[in-house]
Amino acid sequence: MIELKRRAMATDHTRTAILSAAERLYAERGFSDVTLRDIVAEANVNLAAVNYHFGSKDELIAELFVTRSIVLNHERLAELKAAEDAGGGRAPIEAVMRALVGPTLRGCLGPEKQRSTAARFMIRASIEAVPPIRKIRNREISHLRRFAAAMRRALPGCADVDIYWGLHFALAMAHQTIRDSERLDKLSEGLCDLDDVDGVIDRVVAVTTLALTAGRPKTSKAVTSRDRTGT
Amino acid sequence: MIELKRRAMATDHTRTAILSAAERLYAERGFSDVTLRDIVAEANVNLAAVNYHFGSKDELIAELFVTRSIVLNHERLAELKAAEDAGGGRAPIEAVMRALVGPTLRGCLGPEKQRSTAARFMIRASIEAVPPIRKIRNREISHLRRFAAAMRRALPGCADVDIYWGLHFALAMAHQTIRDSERLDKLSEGLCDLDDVDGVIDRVVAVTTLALTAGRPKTSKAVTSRDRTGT
DNA sequence: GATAGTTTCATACAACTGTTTGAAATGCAA
DNA sequence: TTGCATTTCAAACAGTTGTATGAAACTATC
Repeated sequence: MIELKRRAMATDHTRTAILSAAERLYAERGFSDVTLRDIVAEANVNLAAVNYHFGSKDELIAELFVTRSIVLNHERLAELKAAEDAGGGRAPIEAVMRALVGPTLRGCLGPEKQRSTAARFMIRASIEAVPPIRKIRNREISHLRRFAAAMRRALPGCADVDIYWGLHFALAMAHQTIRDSERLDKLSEGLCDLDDVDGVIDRVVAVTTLALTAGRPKTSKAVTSRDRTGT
Repeated sequence: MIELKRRAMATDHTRTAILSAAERLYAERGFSDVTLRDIVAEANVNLAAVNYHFGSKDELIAELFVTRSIVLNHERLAELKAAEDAGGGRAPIEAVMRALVGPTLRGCLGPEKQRSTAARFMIRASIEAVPPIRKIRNREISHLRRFAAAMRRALPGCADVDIYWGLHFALAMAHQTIRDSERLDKLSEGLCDLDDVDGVIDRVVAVTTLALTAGRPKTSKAVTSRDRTGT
């Protein structure tokens, strides 16, 4: 029976072709205007193959999303762990935020040809929030909580409410920069260099860190401002 | 012929009913899963009325979007002008940012019953970016440029590139807070009070202002931090 | 009250969607 | 090769979509 499985998995040409064609098309055009017929055409397989291998369109999307979620979360956590290990169990807030927004930004920005379809697919998923995805997306919360915890460790004196807002804003900036890079490019007439991925990451991290550390004694060097401007 | 027009415009019951039903449904459920049949059912009019009065579904959406764009832009600019008048032609950066993000946030957050369908429709429009809307959306750029100009006046020493990034990040934070308020609520377990609209606005304005003024001499009181953490 | 113009209505249309079907093809063990 | 399970395929299905049609209802002018 091991033999049976191996064969079934080894020559999964059709299954794999569907998955990668679907991911590519969804990443490019979004869920709402990619049909199963588009996908099977791109994958060069028969229309019925989707339902045969995945059961339904929604299950195909779900499988795609679950797979990519796991990968992305692993990337983030690996980067976080590396930073914490380097700091003897406690990573500076900059490194925590970098681990949070870095993987996605690196995957979605930069010169056209080196952008990953995987990352762009994930952005689509979080933009369109189609039903099969919405159902699974709850587990993202517990993943983000691990980052909230790391942020707390980095900023012991920081109130929880500020941690969450900081986390939220960091994702917001990263996210929207990917989503609306075209508008920013037009608005700034090319002044904002969206191909400079590290520069963008630095900016997001800097703003977030600033927001989180302003009005706080802060352990290390860096910011020393006194009061928050609003409120 | 004046009579003709007046009658036609005065008793536009059907046209108006379609517009408001469509706006309500689109705001609630998004463009992709609201059909013309849903709209005419909600409006209690005949299916053919949409094509009769608007020509096509896309033209209906476009008219809705154009109308609301104009209103929103007016609101923002009025708030900006009021602030600039109060400051003798130069509004402080906090006021500029507040005029930018305030109208939308006030329209989309806060207690359920007082949210405006108009604002939520506009958020949907900027999220889903359906074809008829994408075509018109370019004029938004020139509107945003007026805010960039006001920001420049408020922060004379600030580099243009930072202005644009600040503008972009402010919109990103406001936008995403509306889009994903549910996630932030769950993540923070209710700690982040999304019904406190003014509090949210203050936060967005504060973070943006901080990012824009950090590492700058700054004319007035407020922040006196020395260096930016990144880059 | 007849007429001409506007608006409503039920209905049909053609195109497209995801899914199902049953037969053909394929691969592998005996 | 024979037999059996897996996989592919063309075709059809039932449902939904936006749009078009032509007759009916309405409204205001003569």
